[in-house]
Amino acid sequence: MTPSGDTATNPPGTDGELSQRRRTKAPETRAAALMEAAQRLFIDKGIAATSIDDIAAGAQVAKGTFYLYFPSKEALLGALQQRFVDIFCERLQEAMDRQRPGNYHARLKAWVETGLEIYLDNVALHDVVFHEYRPEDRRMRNDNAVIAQLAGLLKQGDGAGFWDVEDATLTAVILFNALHGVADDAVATGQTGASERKRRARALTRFFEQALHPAEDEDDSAD
Amino acid sequence: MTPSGDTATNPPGTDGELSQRRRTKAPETRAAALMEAAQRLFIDKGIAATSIDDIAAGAQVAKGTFYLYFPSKEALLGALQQRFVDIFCERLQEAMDRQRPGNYHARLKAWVETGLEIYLDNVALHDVVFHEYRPEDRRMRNDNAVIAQLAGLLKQGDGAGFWDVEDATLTAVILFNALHGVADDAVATGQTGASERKRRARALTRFFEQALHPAEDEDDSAD
Amino acid sequence: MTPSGDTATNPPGTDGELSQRRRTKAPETRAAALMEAAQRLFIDKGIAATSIDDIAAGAQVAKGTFYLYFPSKEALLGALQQRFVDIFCERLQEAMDRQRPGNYHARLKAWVETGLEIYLDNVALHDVVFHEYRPEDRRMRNDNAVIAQLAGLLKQGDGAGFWDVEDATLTAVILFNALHGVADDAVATGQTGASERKRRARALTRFFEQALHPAEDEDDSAD
Amino acid sequence: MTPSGDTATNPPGTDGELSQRRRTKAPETRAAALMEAAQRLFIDKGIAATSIDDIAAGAQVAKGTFYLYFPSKEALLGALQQRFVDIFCERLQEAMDRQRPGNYHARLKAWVETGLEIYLDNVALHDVVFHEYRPEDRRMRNDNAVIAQLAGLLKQGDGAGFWDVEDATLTAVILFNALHGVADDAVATGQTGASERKRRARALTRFFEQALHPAEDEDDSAD
DNA sequence: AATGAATGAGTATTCATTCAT
DNA sequence: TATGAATGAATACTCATTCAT
Repeated sequence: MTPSGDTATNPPGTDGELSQRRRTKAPETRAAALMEAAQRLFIDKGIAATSIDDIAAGAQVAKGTFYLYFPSKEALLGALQQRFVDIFCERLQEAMDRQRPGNYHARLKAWVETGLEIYLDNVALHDVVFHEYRPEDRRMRNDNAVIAQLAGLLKQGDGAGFWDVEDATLTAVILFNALHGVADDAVATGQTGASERKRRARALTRFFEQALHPAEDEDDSAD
Repeated sequence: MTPSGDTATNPPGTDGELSQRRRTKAPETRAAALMEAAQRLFIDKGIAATSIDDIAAGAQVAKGTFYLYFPSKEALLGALQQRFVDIFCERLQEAMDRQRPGNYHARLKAWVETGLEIYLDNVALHDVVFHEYRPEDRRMRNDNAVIAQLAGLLKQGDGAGFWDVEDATLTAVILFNALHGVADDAVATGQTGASERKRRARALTRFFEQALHPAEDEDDSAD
Repeated sequence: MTPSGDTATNPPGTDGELSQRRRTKAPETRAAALMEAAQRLFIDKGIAATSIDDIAAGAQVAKGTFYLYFPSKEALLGALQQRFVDIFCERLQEAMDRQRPGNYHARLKAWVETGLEIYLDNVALHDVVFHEYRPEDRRMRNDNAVIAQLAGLLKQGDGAGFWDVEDATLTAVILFNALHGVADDAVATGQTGASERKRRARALTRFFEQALHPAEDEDDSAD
Repeated sequence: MTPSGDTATNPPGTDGELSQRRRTKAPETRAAALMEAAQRLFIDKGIAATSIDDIAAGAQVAKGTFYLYFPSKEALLGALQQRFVDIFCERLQEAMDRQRPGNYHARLKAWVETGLEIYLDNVALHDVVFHEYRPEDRRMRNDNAVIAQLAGLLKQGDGAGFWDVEDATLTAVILFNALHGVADDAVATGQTGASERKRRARALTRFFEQALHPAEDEDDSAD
């Protein structure tokens, strides 16, 4: 998650020793270090309680340097959001692609399981990045990529006659929020163990499948 | 959504004349006035931008008086949340009770339609009260009443053999979040008109019904 | 210069001992204490180098209290300016009034001498209050009272046929600025001793008198 | 007021082609470019609001380059001041030299008229360069040249028996400040039109002349 | 019960200046 | 000479909360 590689900028070997104090580094390195430090601190202490000072110190740069890479605390939070969503999408896509293209059942199951997994593995990060501080963005603006991705799957399944989906986007919204809510509930009730995750994933998948192809028989054997 | 009945608190005739100028009032009156003022200001200017001074001024009391009724700004927000949920539940219940007890289809439909309706009619209030400022509470702690209410309906329908519901609470969580998400999406995309609401309510109801009793035929005629 | 007298607010005798910590004081007392502290610090360290913290500490109040009495640092500076001008005018008036009403020569001489005196006795304060920080006000806006006062004298002398003054205000502007410049020059060259002041006062008076009634003989003997 | 002659600094042909793209330039060229940029920005945005970055960008050099030519922002301001005074003196001298050497009346009149003219034509620049930011310099340190120049004229007139001037420098101080004040007042009251300038110049000249040779008749006909 | 003067903790941001390259 | 990434000091202002009256 952390890009490194200021190797191109400085002669190899030099950096490790000399760059400690006042040395130009590759912009990506700095920005990434700042983001890492911020993310860690945000999770640990909360956004409001984390000062720019803290972040700069965490990334071992001067305070002013922060503003060389991010115009504001809010902007950095935005970058963190973007990164979260990107990774979320990526991993969902990978999980789905591990299944046969035509196997919509398996793909949806993979989506549910992986989504739940990632979410529960990163609740702290997710909460920090999405629910604190910027209520306006809450309306899924940044989750659109995930919605769009899921809508794509639903459309394909509908086109293939596997599901009966009238409004793919609206259905994706429903599925996404259901998943989100079930995960939240797991966290709220403390039921985040492996077996509980499985139970919730199964319940979601079953619920979705039934809603999506009422005419067909559904079976959930052979996990 | 607006608390009524301040007058009922005090003996008639007393309040109108004497309380005008610096006089002890019934606690409920003061508390309600403060809540009203706060709610209005929170919606108008946002929570963070609303000071205790503003609230006190809005309720026409001195700043110190605020702390006689609420231990903190946060506590007042909590009271506002509670009130929101209570009213939400109440209205959902009324809507469901307007249908025949055994008519689970109609009751669920009423739940969906009314829920969507209330939510969309009160987004500003909802957002202020739930999504700003206190992310920790987000995990539905205050929505439990709504979830429980819906779970009750689902259990009844399941008991009556009308639906097939394995885990009523989890299912309620799914439904509630789906509704929430669809409403949010409506706001986000600006599709909050009457026909749009209907379309979304129908989609939700259909989706839910199918998921709940896959074996049965479902029909959605006669809206 | 410092109004005291919170006696009306608190029972006499009580204040001296108890009011040390957290006690409501008469607003004038607080404001005056703040102004005194600020004036002293401004002169000592300069305006920019004086923080609100410093001022509050100097007046032995909390930082927030400062803002109870002045909306900003700049506003306090304005109050200081006003006070300076008021006192300046007052003392000039007193000095002039010490001479016979009809004795215009003596009155102008008194104006020059006193003006030079006050100015040189308060250069530090004058500089702080007028020349640092707020260039916009430089254009004499606040000195208008002094100008007006002098113009009054000139008009009277003109009316009495003692002087020949075409444009009293413009002439007052000339006289005021000449005085100002001569005082500045005294400071700049370090010639601020009593005899030097006298010499400069005499030069100014002579210059002014000659310019004001060219036809008359002038004599400046017997100071 | 605008420095000319950048081209004269470098051998012809060299500059035009090579200096376009990152090339060492004659120091005067760079310094002048920086001063020009600074002056423009100072007038437009104010000194405090103008950063070294802005100045460097305005002169199309890197930030660090600024410090190759000026040790600090303040030093550059000093250079600007010096230039202002130099030009001021130059133009006053030219104006006086346009009159016959022995015509002291005309020479003083020229000094007043031109001084008022230049001042009013460059208030913005004058204000920026003299009244903002560096109160210490206010005491005429930089105006000494103007004072000295005027004192020279006064001495000559006195020597020629045309005027009666006791202390030429002090008198020059008086005249200079009177002029300054009248100009400021013109700006403050918005009376900067041509006819107003004339009126003020006339009032000043008359006032001065009378003060300088009380015995003589003065006439101000034929402007 | 009601008041409101007093408190004081808490921080994002700018920008002149440096210096390794 | 020229660059521009890095530095870090420095500070006004808000507002939730208290408590003497």
